Amino acid sequence: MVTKTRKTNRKEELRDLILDAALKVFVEEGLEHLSIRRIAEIIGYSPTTIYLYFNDKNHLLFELCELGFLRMAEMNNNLSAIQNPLERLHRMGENYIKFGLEHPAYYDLMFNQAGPMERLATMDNSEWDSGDKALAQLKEIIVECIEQGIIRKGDIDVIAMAVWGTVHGLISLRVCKRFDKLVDASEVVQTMHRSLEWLIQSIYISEKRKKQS
Amino acid sequence: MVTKTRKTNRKEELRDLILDAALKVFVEEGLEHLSIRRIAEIIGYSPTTIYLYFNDKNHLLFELCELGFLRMAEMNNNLSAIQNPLERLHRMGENYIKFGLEHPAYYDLMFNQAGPMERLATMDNSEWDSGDKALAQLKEIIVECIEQGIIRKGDIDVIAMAVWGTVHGLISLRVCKRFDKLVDASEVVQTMHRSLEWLIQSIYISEKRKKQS
DNA sequence: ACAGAATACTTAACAGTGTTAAGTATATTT
DNA sequence: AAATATACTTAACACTGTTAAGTATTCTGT
Repeated sequence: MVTKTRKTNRKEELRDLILDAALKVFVEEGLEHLSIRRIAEIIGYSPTTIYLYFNDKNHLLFELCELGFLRMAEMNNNLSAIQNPLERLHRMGENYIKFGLEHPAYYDLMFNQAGPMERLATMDNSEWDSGDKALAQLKEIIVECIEQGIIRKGDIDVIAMAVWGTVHGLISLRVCKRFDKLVDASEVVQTMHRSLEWLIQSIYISEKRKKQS
Repeated sequence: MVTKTRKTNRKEELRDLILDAALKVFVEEGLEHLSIRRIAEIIGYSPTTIYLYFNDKNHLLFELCELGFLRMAEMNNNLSAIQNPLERLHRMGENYIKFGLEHPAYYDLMFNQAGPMERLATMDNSEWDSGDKALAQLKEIIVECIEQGIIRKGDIDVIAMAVWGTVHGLISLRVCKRFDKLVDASEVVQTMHRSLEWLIQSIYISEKRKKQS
């Protein structure tokens, strides 16, 4: 039993070593340089060894994705301290933007690249835990906003998708470099933040407005 | 002179043939199957011939992008008939969504893939005409909305980025299959439309509300 | 009409990719 | 000591984008 556990640990160790190396490559050199052979070179093993720990490259990419979602969730630890749910929604969006700007390679992998989702499609179990969790947290905040009459009543799924869409759209366009030739480079980040602010203000029902209606 | 023109036309003809073949492949078989060799096979020329008409694959992808923007612009022909600028904005968003759903491969190339923008980065001339045009049209409509007091006053760039972000975000998440395991497949498209509708209603200042303030 | 040059295209190769079947030591079990 | 399981490697397949060099064919100027 002891030996078995020890062995299992060793296996896990090499698995983590692979993920660490993969992380290092795609963060420092970009996703286009993340190859099985490059990882093998770094960890000092043969390329085929990696296939003893991951079914294929998509499997590896998916696991990297999961690590990304963990890091992203960590950023949202500062949310619970915020009383006002709309402010909390705002901060959550800010966190999202911050994550995208600080970890563009992670973001690309988590929301744009096809690989990780192709892996997910082959697993028939068949949920996407990380995504589900993040979306659930978003919906929770929106429900609170509606219950407190801070935003208009409406279908939670619809509002959640709209809010997620907005924030994701901003970061995605940035990460995929679609703003580069359209918006002044020195202003693009600030404009992103102000766009989110504009959305939050647009959905806000002020006390004054509430009394009037 | 005549012969020269004729020759030029021939050159253009093969260039178009390449683009047609490329289009066919990436629409029917997906972007991952769009290789120089596959195109060459279809048009019956050697792979290297393609490099006589395009600098590299990114150049080709960029030209495909441009075709996509042309098709997208065509969809917006129905906008001029709409009087109310907010309704026009709504319809523009709907057109955007429709395009994304009908031509996911095009959309992916135009807004997600790195290749086309890498090509653009090498050209130092240094504008992105298609993107500029589309964004300008969006801003125009928003200006009209503000002038007519239909939406809150605000920085045009900020509002344009927010609106573009929302619509793009929705389609991007769909095209990149991030909704697949989170939202019921039978409802995802309808929810996208309702999310856009929700945004439009959220930014709308009704006559009643205007009189009250 | 003929030499030279330009045009349009091809062949062969390089360096890289993900992936798999088969083989090899080493360590464990019987 | 023989059999077996573990952990890893070698070699290869079928792809990818890309380039240097070569080959017909056609056009041009004398």
